[in-house]
Amino acid sequence: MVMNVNAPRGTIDIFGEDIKYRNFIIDTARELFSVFNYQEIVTPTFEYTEVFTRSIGEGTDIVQKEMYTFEDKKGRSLTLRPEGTASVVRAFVENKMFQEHLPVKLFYIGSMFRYERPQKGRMREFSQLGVESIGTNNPMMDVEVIWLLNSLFKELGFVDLVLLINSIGCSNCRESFVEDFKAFILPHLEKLCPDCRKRYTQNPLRIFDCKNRHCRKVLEGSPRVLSYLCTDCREHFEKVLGYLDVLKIKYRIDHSLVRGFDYYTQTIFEIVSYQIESAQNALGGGGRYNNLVEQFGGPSLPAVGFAVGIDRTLMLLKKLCIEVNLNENRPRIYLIVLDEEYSSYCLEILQYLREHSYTCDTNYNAKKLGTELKWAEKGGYDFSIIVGEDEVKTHNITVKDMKTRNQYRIDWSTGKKEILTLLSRDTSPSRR
RNA sequence: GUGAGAAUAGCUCAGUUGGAUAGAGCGCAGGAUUGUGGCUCCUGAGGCCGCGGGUUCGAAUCCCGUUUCUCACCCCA
Repeated sequence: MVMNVNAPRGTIDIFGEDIKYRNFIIDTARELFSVFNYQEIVTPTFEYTEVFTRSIGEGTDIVQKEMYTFEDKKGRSLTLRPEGTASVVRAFVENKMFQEHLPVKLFYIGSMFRYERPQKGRMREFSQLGVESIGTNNPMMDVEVIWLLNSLFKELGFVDLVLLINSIGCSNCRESFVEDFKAFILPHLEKLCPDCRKRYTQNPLRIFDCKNRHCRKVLEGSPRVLSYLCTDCREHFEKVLGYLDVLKIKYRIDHSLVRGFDYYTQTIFEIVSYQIESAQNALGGGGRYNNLVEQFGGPSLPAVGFAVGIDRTLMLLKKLCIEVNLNENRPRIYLIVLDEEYSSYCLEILQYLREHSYTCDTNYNAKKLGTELKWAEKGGYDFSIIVGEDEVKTHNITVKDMKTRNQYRIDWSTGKKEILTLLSRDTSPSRR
């Protein structure tokens, strides 16, 4: 019985060229996180459902309709993580990391899951990498996190990204803003779209996100969150902007920037590309969340972090044809054996080369020399080694430089070391 | 969850008003060239025409259902 199945809706297989881009993104991020002194943390792929409903917010779309929630065999409600922050904070509290020197700076890389209608750049399983810095309210830390996000994309080779930033204040200033904002909207309520009318009672701030023309029109004269910030929040935001200026990081204040999780306070930001022609143009985003640690039963500790969509970043890298430097400048060697009879000899040679960490392969299906050289050419090998009747008889090997087409004869029993110097003489930039 | 479009070879796509043995380019494999690679030429393999049903003498083509993808909305990475 043949099984004819595809990957589930909204999931993909990543291989070939894509895996190189993906590793490039992840390797670059790991390197940079290390430079900024962040430590990696791996948390479970699923958590008790409560971890997400309480932190992200009961009223948010993610919790309402996008979570992969299931019961295990003992009837416990579990959920595949839709984002990384909640898990990291849970782990931070559970492992009592608040007793360590603060702030604790963590990063993570992994799959997230959201039950959504798939589109380009939006899948049901997708990868994120992110950082969380827990334990300081210093605006310098907001800036460090933004700086890190900015450096990551710079390091990856992007030049035309836009950093959007806003502050939604603490719960106090937000409360008085929401009060005035609702009072302002009330007379226009009839003109808003049905979604926004629902938002009016459930999550009024999200009205700012609406792309409906009529709603935008109403918003034109609306009060802005920024002018409602309390003294502390305003000073905090001003310092953040000031420090960004010091680092010469360009930003754009976006009054309508609102994010989809309830736990954010004060600074929020997003990094977007206008070169992505779909609606999914946000490559990364984050913000400060000063109440979340306490909500998870830890001490009242402020925190800030961001998350980056690996798949979207990969898409844009490919679209912009950004060259990725993949650390592949070691010479690659293709061993051509002209008859299966010579397999033992072939194994000896492979063993020697691999013990010396050369990337090498051989033709497991013996074909004609011309065909094999053609493949070595196409496969991007720097050297071929030819083993045929002549070589076996004299216990020699023939090394061929694919670029210069020069050939060298090496006596394998007495002079195998010669091959190492020969290979290191390669024209490629790196030397061993 | 709402609305629209698409699905033909490994990839990119032709396929007319329903009348074929379903095609091309690229890629893959073999040969021209018995142990020497970029070009050229020749040859070959590879298709439940997404899946299921219906209309019809006859369906890749028309109709219905379904799955997946794409786009917009919603939301987000």
